[in-house]
Amino acid sequence: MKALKIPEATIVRLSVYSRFLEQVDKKGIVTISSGEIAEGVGVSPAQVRKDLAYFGEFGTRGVGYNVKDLLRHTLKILGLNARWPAVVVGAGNLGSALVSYRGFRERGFDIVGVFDNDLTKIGKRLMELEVMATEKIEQIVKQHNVKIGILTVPASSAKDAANLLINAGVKAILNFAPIVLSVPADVEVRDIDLSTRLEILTFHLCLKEMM
Amino acid sequence: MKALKIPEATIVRLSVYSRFLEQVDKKGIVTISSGEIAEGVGVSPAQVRKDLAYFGEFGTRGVGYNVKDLLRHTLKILGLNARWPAVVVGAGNLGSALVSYRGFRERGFDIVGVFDNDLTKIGKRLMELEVMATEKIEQIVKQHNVKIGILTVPASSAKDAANLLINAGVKAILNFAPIVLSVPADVEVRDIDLSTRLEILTFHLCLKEMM
DNA sequence: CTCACATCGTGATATAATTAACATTTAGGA
DNA sequence: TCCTAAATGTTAATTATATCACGATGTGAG
Repeated sequence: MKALKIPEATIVRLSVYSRFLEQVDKKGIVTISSGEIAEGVGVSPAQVRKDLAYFGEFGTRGVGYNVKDLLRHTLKILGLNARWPAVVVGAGNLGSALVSYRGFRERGFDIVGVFDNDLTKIGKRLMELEVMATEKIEQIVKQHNVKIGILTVPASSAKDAANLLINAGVKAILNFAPIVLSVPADVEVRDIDLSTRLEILTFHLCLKEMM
Repeated sequence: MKALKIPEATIVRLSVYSRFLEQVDKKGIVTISSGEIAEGVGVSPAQVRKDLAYFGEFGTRGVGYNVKDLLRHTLKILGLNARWPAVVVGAGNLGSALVSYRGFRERGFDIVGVFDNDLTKIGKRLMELEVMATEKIEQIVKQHNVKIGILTVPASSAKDAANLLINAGVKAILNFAPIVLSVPADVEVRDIDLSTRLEILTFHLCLKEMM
């Protein structure tokens, strides 16, 4: 396993491959080629092989990949051989939706705490959880050894919320607030900016209109 | 305005710039340099100038950019000089959250319809809207000339839902379902895969653990 | 056993994106 | 008016990513 720098796009595709392999495995298929994976997820066969090559040799020349093996390897690479506890800060519409989002649980993520500092929200039940005051973040994060925080607060309180998470020991933040968080070097942040995603689409719609 | 191929990353950054400029404008600041924008959004000054250069010359050498002017230009480039009607298919937790998401409205997007084929959800009120059967998609899309669809249905029904949207005339889809949609060439799709986003984080958490 | 075929892993090549460097232009003061 | 400082727009260099092409290896038929 080479310790080279791995493109983020490779990680994203690896996640897609692994989910595709889960489907394939469920169908009882034992072996699969890079071409079939490529077909299934909409990339080139060479891309599939290149992505996998960053992490080792998982296939057999002339044959292909063993589905179960490759699935296990991809999950391992992504760190999904264990479950990950996570907390959500911001119990608005989006935060509440994420607490109940089944997709997270299916991929190994367990939401173990939801926080807000809006008094009208504290105490509200979401699934088996109860919304807590943000002062409780530290306690819960330490108790469950949480490394992942999901930020669904308004932009104006995102910086504060992020600091609470980081001080409590969180090392990775999924940020839905449309602002740039500045965090220590040992904390990973990825943004999901919903409006920006739509704006990519409007940009392309306009481009086409002009032609 | 050069008709060159523009990197998607440039569009994403343009969206970020424009939101940053809104803040700056609100503070009453009249002029800004590429360096200050860069500082504010966490990229390099050269990157800011390069991104803008794809679309024209908006600054004055030795001076910088007029904030209001540049804001107007960036919004125009993204197609945000007009409002965009959009529909949401899938009235589960995520879909419901997006209907009420204020960030969309603030950036010019109006949700004009929410659909589901779950009878227990049809008729439910979300904001000023009422969840409708998916058979109504075509009617609403045509009535409001909707070009943008947001897909928040489970993976298993995503393909069907996408087809309903496309047949009704939608040309751009924001897909939250964790599957690869295959669509006609004149339809733009962008995926937001929430689990994948978390998996990027777990990958990096594991990487660090190893070192 | 050998051959034809399928398919991987990878080094070489091509393409794309970012960063750096700089010539050019403007503002403002002596 | 001329000089300095600031900051753009743009070309060139660098770095990163994706594609291609092919040698290597395993399978199965004859």
